[in-house]
Amino acid sequence: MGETSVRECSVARTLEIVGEKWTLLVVRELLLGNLRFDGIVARTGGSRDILAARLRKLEQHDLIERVAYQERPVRYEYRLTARGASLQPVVTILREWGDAHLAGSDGPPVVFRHSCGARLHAVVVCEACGEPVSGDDLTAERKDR
Amino acid sequence: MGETSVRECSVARTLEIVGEKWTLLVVRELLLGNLRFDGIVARTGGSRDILAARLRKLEQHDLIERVAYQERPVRYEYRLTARGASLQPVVTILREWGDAHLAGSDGPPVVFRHSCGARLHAVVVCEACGEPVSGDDLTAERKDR
DNA sequence: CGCAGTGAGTTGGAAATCACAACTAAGTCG
DNA sequence: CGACTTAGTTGTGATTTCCAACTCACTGCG
Repeated sequence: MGETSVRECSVARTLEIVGEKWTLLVVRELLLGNLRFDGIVARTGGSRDILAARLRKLEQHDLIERVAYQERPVRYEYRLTARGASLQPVVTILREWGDAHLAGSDGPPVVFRHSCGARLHAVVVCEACGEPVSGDDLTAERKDR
Repeated sequence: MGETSVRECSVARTLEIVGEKWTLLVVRELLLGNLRFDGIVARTGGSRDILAARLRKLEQHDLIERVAYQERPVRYEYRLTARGASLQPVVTILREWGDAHLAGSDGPPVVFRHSCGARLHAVVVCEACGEPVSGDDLTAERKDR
């Protein structure tokens, strides 16, 4: 009766870290190799203070590292850790959804490619049989406490 | 020289619609079959006013429909459209990332399953050869304007 | 030296969002 | 009638975000 039935699921937990405004755009830039602060500011369009805060948070959660790329004057760039780079599928799937459902004026300006030259594609498959999952053949299961 | 080099990519466009706080948690609930306002409030923990605003925005973008499930008094529930249901991979991949990198106290409370009984798994593959893409064998390409 | 330039932030104040609780509305049930 | 249900809306603060300007630590030029 006095139960809080708020779902503390992995989706919510993930969004607590990368769900703030600008965060995934920062990750997108880092994946693209745009590693410096001013570059990130220019490419994302976010304001400097917020982007600085996002970078700090990503660093705290060990998704990026701050690495000096020169001394005198010391200048830092941000590199994705393995953990951070594992957000690639998240960015890919968002890009893909946008490509499919929100036609831009002249196609996507950023394209990730496999080494064979073709574009990336995110799919949801069954863990066991490996089959692609279509909208209907899935069930949702809830472990209520 | 007066160039704005802000990337107007699909990632940014997608996040403009589903990137606000609570939006993807609402989608998660709808995917789980929790279609009524009070249920969504209870399960997500968001405040009523914001959730009402998110539902309106999702409806405007044709990701959900407001359907009367009874007359006298008229009561509505929200159903994902095909377009909206296509966000399933986004939610799946966020859940999966959280499962892998943010261990919850006692495992994920929400599980999607394929009809064969196994869990879902999101992968990024090459569009052409179908091979899973590992972190390194990809290149980023930018169409600057 | 003096001064413009660069890169990486920080600061201050206004504007927009969010959170929370209380309230409304339309009807049902006892 | 009064209590209850569902689906919101409203009012009032608290938080975030936005934006421009400013700092700091140096470099490179004349």
